[in-house]
Amino acid sequence: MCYSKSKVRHPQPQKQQLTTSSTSDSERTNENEDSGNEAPPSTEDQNHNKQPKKRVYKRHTQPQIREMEAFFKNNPHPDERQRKQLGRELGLGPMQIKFWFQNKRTQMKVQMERQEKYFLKEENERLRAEIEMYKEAINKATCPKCECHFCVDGMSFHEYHHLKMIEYARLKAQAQMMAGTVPIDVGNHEGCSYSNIGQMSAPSFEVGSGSGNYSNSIMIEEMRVDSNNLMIVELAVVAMEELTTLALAGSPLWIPSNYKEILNEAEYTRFFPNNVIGPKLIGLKSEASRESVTVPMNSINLIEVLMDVNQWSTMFYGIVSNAMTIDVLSPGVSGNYNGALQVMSADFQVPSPLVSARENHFIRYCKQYQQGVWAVVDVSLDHLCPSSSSTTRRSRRRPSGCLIQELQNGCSKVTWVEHVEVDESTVASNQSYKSLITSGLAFGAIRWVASLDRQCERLAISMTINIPPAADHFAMNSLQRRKSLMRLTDRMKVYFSTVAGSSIPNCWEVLTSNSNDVRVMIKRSIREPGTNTGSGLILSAGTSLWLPVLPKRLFDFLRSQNSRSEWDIISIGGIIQEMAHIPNGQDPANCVSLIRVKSADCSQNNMVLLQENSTDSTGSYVIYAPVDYGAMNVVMNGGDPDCVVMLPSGFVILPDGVPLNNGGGCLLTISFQILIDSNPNATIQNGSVQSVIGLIKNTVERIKIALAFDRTP
Amino acid sequence: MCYSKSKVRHPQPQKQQLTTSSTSDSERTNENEDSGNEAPPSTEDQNHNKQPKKRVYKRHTQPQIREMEAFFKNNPHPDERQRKQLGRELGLGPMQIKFWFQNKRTQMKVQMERQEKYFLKEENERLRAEIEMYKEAINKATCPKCECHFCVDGMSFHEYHHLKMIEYARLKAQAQMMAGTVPIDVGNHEGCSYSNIGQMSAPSFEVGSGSGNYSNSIMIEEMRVDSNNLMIVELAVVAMEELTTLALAGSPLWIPSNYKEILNEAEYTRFFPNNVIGPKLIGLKSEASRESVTVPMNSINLIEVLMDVNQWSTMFYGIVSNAMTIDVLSPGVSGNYNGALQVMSADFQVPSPLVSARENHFIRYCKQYQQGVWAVVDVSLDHLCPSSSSTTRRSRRRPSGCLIQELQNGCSKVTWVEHVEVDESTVASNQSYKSLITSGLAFGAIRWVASLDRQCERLAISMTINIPPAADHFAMNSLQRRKSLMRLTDRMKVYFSTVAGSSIPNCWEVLTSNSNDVRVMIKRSIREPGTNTGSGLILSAGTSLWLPVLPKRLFDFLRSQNSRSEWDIISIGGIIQEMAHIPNGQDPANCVSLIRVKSADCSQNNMVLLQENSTDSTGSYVIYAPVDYGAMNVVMNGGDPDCVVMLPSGFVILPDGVPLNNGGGCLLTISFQILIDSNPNATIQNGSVQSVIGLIKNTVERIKIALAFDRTP
DNA sequence: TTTTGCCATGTAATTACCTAA
DNA sequence: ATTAGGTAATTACATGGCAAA
Repeated sequence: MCYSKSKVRHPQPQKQQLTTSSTSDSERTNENEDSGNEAPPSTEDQNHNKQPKKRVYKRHTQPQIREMEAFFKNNPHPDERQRKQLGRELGLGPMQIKFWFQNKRTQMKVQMERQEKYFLKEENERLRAEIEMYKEAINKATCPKCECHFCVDGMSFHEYHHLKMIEYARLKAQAQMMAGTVPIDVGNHEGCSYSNIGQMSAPSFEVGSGSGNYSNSIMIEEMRVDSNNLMIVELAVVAMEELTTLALAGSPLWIPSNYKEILNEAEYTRFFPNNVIGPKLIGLKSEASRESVTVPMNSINLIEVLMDVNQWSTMFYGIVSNAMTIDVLSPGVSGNYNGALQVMSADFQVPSPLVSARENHFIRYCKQYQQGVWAVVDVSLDHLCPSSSSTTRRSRRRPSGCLIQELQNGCSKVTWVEHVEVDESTVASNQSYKSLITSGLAFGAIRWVASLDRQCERLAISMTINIPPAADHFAMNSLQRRKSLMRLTDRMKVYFSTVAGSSIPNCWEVLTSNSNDVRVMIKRSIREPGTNTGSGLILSAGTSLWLPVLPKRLFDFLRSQNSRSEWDIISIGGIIQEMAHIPNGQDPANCVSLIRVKSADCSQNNMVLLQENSTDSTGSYVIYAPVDYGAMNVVMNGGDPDCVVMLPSGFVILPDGVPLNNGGGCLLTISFQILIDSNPNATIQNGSVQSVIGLIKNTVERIKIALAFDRTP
Repeated sequence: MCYSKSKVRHPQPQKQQLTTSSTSDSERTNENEDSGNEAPPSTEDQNHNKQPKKRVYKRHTQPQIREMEAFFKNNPHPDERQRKQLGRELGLGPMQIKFWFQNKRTQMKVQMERQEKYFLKEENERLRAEIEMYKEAINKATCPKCECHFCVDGMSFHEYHHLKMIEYARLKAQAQMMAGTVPIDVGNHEGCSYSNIGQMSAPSFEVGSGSGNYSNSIMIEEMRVDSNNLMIVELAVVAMEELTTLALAGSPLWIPSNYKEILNEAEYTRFFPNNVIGPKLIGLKSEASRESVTVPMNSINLIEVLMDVNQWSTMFYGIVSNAMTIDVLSPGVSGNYNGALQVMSADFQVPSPLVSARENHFIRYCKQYQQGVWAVVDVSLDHLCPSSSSTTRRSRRRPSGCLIQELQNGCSKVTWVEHVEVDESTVASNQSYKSLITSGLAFGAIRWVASLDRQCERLAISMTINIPPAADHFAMNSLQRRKSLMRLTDRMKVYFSTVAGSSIPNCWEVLTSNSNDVRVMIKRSIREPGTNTGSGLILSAGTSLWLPVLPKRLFDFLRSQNSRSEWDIISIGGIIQEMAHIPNGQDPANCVSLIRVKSADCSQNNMVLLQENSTDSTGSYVIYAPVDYGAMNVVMNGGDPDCVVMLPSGFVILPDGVPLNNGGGCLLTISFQILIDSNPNATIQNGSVQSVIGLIKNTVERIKIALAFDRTP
């Protein structure tokens, strides 16, 4: 009677259950009416919480199921009485009947859904065929007398078609809004419920002195006053239509050229007659480019990266800075980002103080078209904010963004479209960068795509590869450690890039703007929760210059430990030792390192350098920061990476963009950050500024010498 | 530790489980790491098999789920090692981990399906909008110079469209066939695997002497020899297209007229240029009609009725006889009848010996278009069987059938299309019936629809209504009893109708065809399993005549017990007592009765009459059969209804179809069946025949007298 | 070829949450 | 508030197919 119940003693009792089931098998055949052989083991001890065992459940017999099925056909919702009746007839408990009917109902529902899906698929196919037929008919259609092509409402059919499709998209979006699918946060001006997302969304270490988000509030205010959300939704929808059209369209819109495609402006104007943000403004120049790439990341993650400012800023640290989400008009439906609509602002830049960044105030709209097919579009909101007049109107973002199509293997094909209007004068601002910008390598789709590809590769590889532990290295084989380190370097890169670019980040003050081509800024940083530059008076100096060497050569020179002492004053005479090395790309140059520099100056001995080298086809970065050795150890053992104090410095190497530069040449940006005084309110000594400028110039000289020397043979 | 575990003692322990849950609730919050308080009840006694005890369902904690979810994102299929690892980390058994992942996968799948469905829906809508746009464009399209409408490939756009759509349907069906979705039973001529469905599908009591299905074999043989199944499939598909078009089309095809719609033959020919079964044959007249009705039956059941010959014959007992399924070319996909394709034959008739039945050999094809939307089409196969020449070619069934759309409330809207070609001579065969036939009330869609409506009503009501038991009646409040009785009367009606019609059923021999307008047939019936006319020499006599009374008056006269003795010779002088009365329609005239006739002739005293009266707008039936009282009791108590021996007789009353018949008139058919000799091989006495003819004539006279008397005032 | 483990699918039972009388 | 009943989501099996060993 009390057969083996002591089975679940071990953690892996897989097989014994079969024994149980076969025992119960014999029971199933006979009357299952109160067969009293269920006496459970009184030998119960404390079985581990796993496998609670008890009461092998029997499946209902075929006749029982038949009867219930028959009943179900007439009435899927039997009441108490009917259930009891059925239970008596079938020898089942009323609860069991209830369960059965409940489960049956859900099962039916799933089946119905499956069926419905099947029919929708069939119908879809039929509709597509019908559309094909219509298209063919329209192509074949001729007037019986003359051979002229017909027209609709005075337009060519092409135009008519496009017009109608956009109209449909508009209506659809509005209908969805009315139906509440897109829960727009309708701005009432009582001022009681401003969403304060901007506070938390900007890179947290930028907040600084605490008054930094003043301008945001103003923008929010303006937004709510002079624009109504319905218009914004419509703008988003139409922009989305334009984006997808641009992303998928072929020869009439895009003209294939050498190495790249060129947008046919005439066709564009014809295609989008009632232009979403109005015609091109005077004095602005249009830049449009398109590029595709396949990256090792699934669409869900990609979308999350694009829609979450922090992730977005991190992923595109070389292009984006000071990004923030100002308002979320719609968080999207059913938990994902489909239908999400947010107001954002960001500076788009080349990491150099010499090239003006492009400030944009735009909406970002995300739409899922199918399983694994998404699109994210940005479009400027400037024309709706006339108050932020001339200063911010130096550039406008026409519908830009990307179309994402997930592939079978979890990778995604991303088609990127960049379409912006910029002030001609800013383009020509600096002679050295002119060809880079006109080549599209600075702001074009290709740079976005290259960055995306690089960052995805980095994520994929660092999450996957197992690094064998080496004796002289930190043990980096733990995924957890690598994650912490990645988070640290991510922060470092974003921070570096923001400081190295031309847009002045919050709470920085420019000291020497262009004297001797070196820009110097200061920041009086107070240690606060969420701040991680430590507290003190920080000085940042940076410059850009053209060098007559191939970018790769310069990159290799700057990144490698062996040549470090040729430019790093601190390293001179010291011993450079790599303590950890985490490759994160196909190209072995891409890696994160922890470097110990044992210099004569023993004050640096408890510091290590955290460095990341990264290169893609549109630019290379060598970014490093001295970090406290102890803090580093804490992070490595699971501590919060955000607590580490970092002052990153480094180099950005960009191609010069000159098509036929036979000697090869590149653009180098240097940016150093130095803690001048641990008292944030200390007076700035002119000497410190001069010495920092000197440091920069010195470093440049050393690089020039090293490379010139190198090139002599 | 061992808190109340004696809960599940009673058969209905619903509430106690809540107690359990709240208890375990406290556990859930704390460490679920081997918390050993699970001691299961040792007090188990013989609890009834219900409530198989508790299975200690602990829900996993939020952190556990989070962790697993994170793992799942990277790898939905953890291997043994990974599961154990996870289990250790989360404090779960390896099995639990395994289950969780398993369940998660299926959950993901259904979510994906749901999503996909959503997208398909969206896209569908978009595609429809696009099609609308195209349609509008085509309507608006004009030549810029002349105003003429354009044409495509020399056709009007309408024609082009229809042509292409049929082409698509064809291709689609063929593709499906190639893909094996429609598993065509490809006929190889080795003769080893003929499907013998015909054997079992015809009304079983018609099989009789055993040689009845000879002709079927011939037909099958022919089918297989000179037609290939691919052609049949194509035929079915094109017929389906035609049916749905005819069912849904509006004014150009169907011309509204008084009381009915008329098919525009010219438009029809234009619409279906490459006609499925060729142009109209010489000497044949085309009849086309369309009618809609909403019936209280869901689409699944309706389809089953239409696709199962037995149910079909039963439902349309007044119209269909000798129906059989000859071959099933495709049983349909995924368990339902979607895509089912079968070869059938049937006689379509008016229940009168004076109107020739229309024999047809056709295919029936069933297609589901959507959830709850089905279509069933018949189309003649005669043109593919030239050998069954003149005799069977007196009528052809052009694409006919019905479109079914289920409504919210479980009812279905049925649109019926009847489109047949018949020999002109047969139409004009009998003067009395001419107007009935030309009116469409005999073979038109309206009769099908009326029959369908009536039968559905009958099924719905008899399954629903609770009849209060009465003292002088059989207790008919048991659903089971009513079901048995229904089955019995169904058989009775089918049998009656077959004998009363003009087509000679199997193993009947016609004795006097037209002498004195009374047709007499005999059958030598041998008692066999599956036979239920008993064994003996059976004589059937019937006639039809016009009477100058309203159909309703005649029907009321014939059906009611009070006037029975005015025409039923056996009842004269007897006491008529209704023992059971089951109404089965809104009209109280529709009912099944059990009647006891206590006549002077005591030999009948152990017999009761089973009678069903039924009326709809196209005809009324009074059908009855004497049945053995004992056998009836057996049936009532759950015995097999098919064992009851029955020889049904009765009346059919049809409107005369004369539009302006101010006096009113109707067509009466009488058919009696009488057991002449219990020896099947007895010699037929001329006297018996004469006396049966006399009985008929006598009955007619009595009816005439009664009604004439009735009408005198 | 048999065994074995995994997996997709189907089922039984349970918990959480919601709604209306 | 209670309470019964329903849906949705979950947990824990059971079963049968498939494929590697």
